[in-house]
Amino acid sequence: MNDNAKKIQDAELEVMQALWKAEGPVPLIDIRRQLSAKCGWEDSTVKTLLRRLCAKGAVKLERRGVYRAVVTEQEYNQWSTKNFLSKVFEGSAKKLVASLLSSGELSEADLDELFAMFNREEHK
Amino acid sequence: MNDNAKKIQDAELEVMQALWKAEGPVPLIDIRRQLSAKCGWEDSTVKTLLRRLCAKGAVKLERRGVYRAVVTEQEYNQWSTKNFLSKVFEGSAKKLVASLLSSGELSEADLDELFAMFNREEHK
DNA sequence: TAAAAAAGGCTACAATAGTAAACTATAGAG
DNA sequence: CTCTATAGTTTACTATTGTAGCCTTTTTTA
Repeated sequence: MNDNAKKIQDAELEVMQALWKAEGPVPLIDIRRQLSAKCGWEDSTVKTLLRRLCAKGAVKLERRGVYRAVVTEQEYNQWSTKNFLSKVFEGSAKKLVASLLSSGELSEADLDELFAMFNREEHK
Repeated sequence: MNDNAKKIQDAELEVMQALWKAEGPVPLIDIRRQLSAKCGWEDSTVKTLLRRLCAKGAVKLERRGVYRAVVTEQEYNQWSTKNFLSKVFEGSAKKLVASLLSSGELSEADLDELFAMFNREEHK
């Protein structure tokens, strides 16, 4: 999967997130229901988005009426984070986190937890 | 300044960043030089972007040939971070940071520093 | 003061994105 | 075997974005 598969637009991202929620392939009808409820989208809107996602290789038609995400959530999240960082914080994750702290978006408790988590990972 | 002023596109962001680099108002000619060098943009491209930024209230014409950022860098960074978080990490800064840690984008050293920084802020 | 440089304003144009209708094919229900 | 729901395909339309040209006005400078 090339980088292009990750240039996912906002509306397309909703579709991806619907696919990621289930672990396996997802029937179109479920995607339609979900997005109709969540975004108020018409059937055809969802189908257009799926087509575009297939075209860019982010999604695959598993079999008639059933779609599967090719790009994983983690892959996408990491890629888009990197992208965001390079645009807004000179590519520096540290600057981002400093900003989160100073804006109060991230609390001391969060930081503690993350610290603990990190240490657990390290020594496992 | 309304929220709309912060819906700044990628190309426009380059202009904002040029404005933010100087603390005060910036002569157009400097912006043009900078962006011609950095992005290879024509004069008219820069002028179009400035016009659009003025239209959305993110920039103001200080006086003929001199522009000033209305939206501050910090404001924009925090707003766009929030925006990004809500799209990608369910609005959770903690999830973002956990992802940064697990992808290695953020190191233990970074975390230590941030921790120290935070504590300094707290007790100051 | 005439020419050149810079600024401002208007127009343009292709690509992308959001949103969807309409038509066609197909498979499952009765 | 025929309807009908669901899926797939094609086409469309508007707004936005990236990128820029051109014309007019103003300022600077030789």
